[in-house]
Parts: sequence; C-alpha cells; structure tokens
Amino acid sequence: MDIKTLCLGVLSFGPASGYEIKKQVERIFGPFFDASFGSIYPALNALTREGAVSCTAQAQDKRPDKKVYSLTESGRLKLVADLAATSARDRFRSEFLVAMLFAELLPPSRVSRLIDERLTIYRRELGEIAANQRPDAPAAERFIQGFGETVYRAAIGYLEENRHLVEGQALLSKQNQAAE
Amino acid sequence: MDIKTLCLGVLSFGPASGYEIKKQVERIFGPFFDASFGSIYPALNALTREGAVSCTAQAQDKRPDKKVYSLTESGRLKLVADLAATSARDRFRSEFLVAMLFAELLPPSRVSRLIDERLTIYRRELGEIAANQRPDAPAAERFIQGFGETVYRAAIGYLEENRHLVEGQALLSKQNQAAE
DNA sequence: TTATCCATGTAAGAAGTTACATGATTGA
DNA sequence: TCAATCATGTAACTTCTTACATGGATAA
Repeated sequence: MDIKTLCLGVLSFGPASGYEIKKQVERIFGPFFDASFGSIYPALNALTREGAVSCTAQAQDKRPDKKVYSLTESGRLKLVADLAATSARDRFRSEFLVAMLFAELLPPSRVSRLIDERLTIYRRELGEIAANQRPDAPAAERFIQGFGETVYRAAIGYLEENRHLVEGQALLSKQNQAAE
Repeated sequence: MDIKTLCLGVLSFGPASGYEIKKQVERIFGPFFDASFGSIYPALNALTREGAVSCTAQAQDKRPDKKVYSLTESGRLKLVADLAATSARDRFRSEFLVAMLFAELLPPSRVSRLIDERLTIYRRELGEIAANQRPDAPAAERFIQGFGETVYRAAIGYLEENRHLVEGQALLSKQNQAAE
C-alpha cells in the first residue's frame, strides 16, 4: 500500500488529474497524511504503463495540458486486491516525542516552549480537519476525519494534563549544567 | 532529528552497545516507534567518525566483540542542538485508514475483519506499552509511554464506536459488484 | 529440538521528499 | 505587488527497511 494505491483509490471516486488527486488527499486526510507531487506524478505514469489507469490530455491555454486519469477495469481489480492485503502496521514518527524523552538535557523554558509550539500545531491541525468536514460527505470520509480529530484531541488533552512530568525535570536533574 | 540523534540521546543515559540501544528504544517507545539494526549500526559508525561518540570494544568469547559507545562532549553538544531544533511535523502513515476510505469497494465482511484485526493490533500494542511501564522509571519515560497509551486508547474507542460508518457502506453502495 | 537471546555488520532496494524548472491568472 | 492557485514533471537526495551473513548459548 503506497502512493500508487492511494491514487487508484481516489480515482475510484471519479476521473481526476494529479493535481486534483493531491487536493482531494489533503481535504480528506488533512494534516496527518500527505503525498507530494514528486510522488504522485511518477505514480500516475507508472500506473499508466501498467494499464491500471488511462489518461486523456485536455489542452489548456497558457498552461500545461491537464492530464485526466481514469481507473481501468484492471486498475479497479488491482485496487481491491491492494486494499484487502492491508496488514502493515501504522507508522508514527514524532521528533517532538523524542525530544521530550531527553527533556532533562534542555533548559526548562525550552521544554515549555517546545510543548507550547506542539500544542499550537496540534490545535491548528484540528482546526484544519474541522474546516474540511462536510456533513454531506461520504461516511468513509467522515470516518477518517473523525479518527484524526479524536486522536489529535487525545494528544492535546494528554499534553495539557501531563506536561509537568517533563517540565519539572530539569530543575531536579543533576545533569542540568547543559542549560543554554 | 533521526536515528543518529536517537542514539545520542540514549547514550546520554549512559554507555551502551548498539544492541542495547535498540532494546532501550523498544522498551521506551514500544510499538509506535522503532529503529532497526540496519539503521543503528551505521549511525553509530558515522557518529564515531564525527567524534560524537567514542567506542570501546569488549572482547567476548564465542561472540562478536561488544562495542560499547559513550557520548563525547562534542556529541552532547550536538545532541542538545538537535533537540532544540525540533520542528518537523509528526508523521503518521496508516494503510488501514487508507483502506477504510475505500471501504465501499470491499465486501462488508472484509471491512469488518480488517477492523477487528486492527483492534487486535492496537490492543496488543497497548498491552506492550503497559508491560514496559515501570513506576520507578524517569518521568520523561513515563510521559512518552502515557502519550502512547492515551493515543492508542483513543483510537480503539473511536473504532469501536464508529465502525458502523464504514461497515454499513457496502450494503448501500451501487458499486458493490466488486464483492469477492 | 526449536526458538530466542546475544552481537555486529553490509548491500540492495524501497519509498518518499525537496528543490528545481516553467509560467499565466487571480485575488487580496 | 505579492501570494496563492493552477499544472506537470525530473533529478538528486535522504532515510530507513529487509534480507543476508555468521554463530554460540540458553531456555522452554
């Protein structure tokens, strides 16, 4: 499951260009999942070579042709097979969490600032998800967005209630000579 | 912030071998963050070349020498600088969520099975976190593990309460001919 | 006797990002 | 006037994973 599968999936909603696929992914998954043009365009070209999508170029004045892709029958079968094969674990990487593990090495004010910044980021991302929610959206889309909302809310609540665990540390630490 | 920073950080707790670093990362971050030997060993070699760590080989009978790494002063400074520079967004990739977005294309029984499997995985990972928690652990470690616990719990709760949003879909869908 | 732990390392490859190249149009 | 939107694409690079190579000791 990769960008190619994601493209096939979005195309199952209807024909779209690479540009439009990226916008749809942004709207649906919001801040917690994204795909760059640098991965989408090569993916669409590969899928075309494989016969999973077909492409129609639409001439536009003063712009590159808009290439609209459609799922072929073979692509639809490949998509269903890919989806059913889902088994990989979720991947989560957070530089912030790693930094928190070593909070003792930073001055307390720095730790507080990092947490404040992270809360701001999470709240903004929560806002983005809310802004993209439409009551008339398909249930699957609402399901995804609700998941993101729930997880972000949980993360924000946890940081607010437990930040003292890392903020207090440097004061008590013997290795506190590292302060800026 | 990458595997190199993570190695430096773990070494700030005391000298350790590559093998031991991996075990510590597993214990602290549990299932939601891991680093393979294939990334740790090269990272330690690079850090040695850079002078950020020093290495003492301990001969062992019938085994490769155990190479114990220690943070140098230069490495400690590099670590603090890396930690303070934290700014990258958290990265989260979930093949499961992508599959859920296209749940309509799968037979309902398949969707239910995928959700059940995911719940089993999340519950097991929650159990792993709990198993690694020690009341006497440093606050930072408890903070990380509490974060993981909170987020997993939120995810499990959400799936349990909202799975009907995607499980019912295929029945209502017109594109349901895709069923196995 | 079979799996897991200990212990390090390399090579090949997967998968994606970032930066660059190009450039008109539209709204603030 | 400045940023954002539309529109595609390539090349270089980063970063990490997976599989392989090696192999004794120990616990179930």
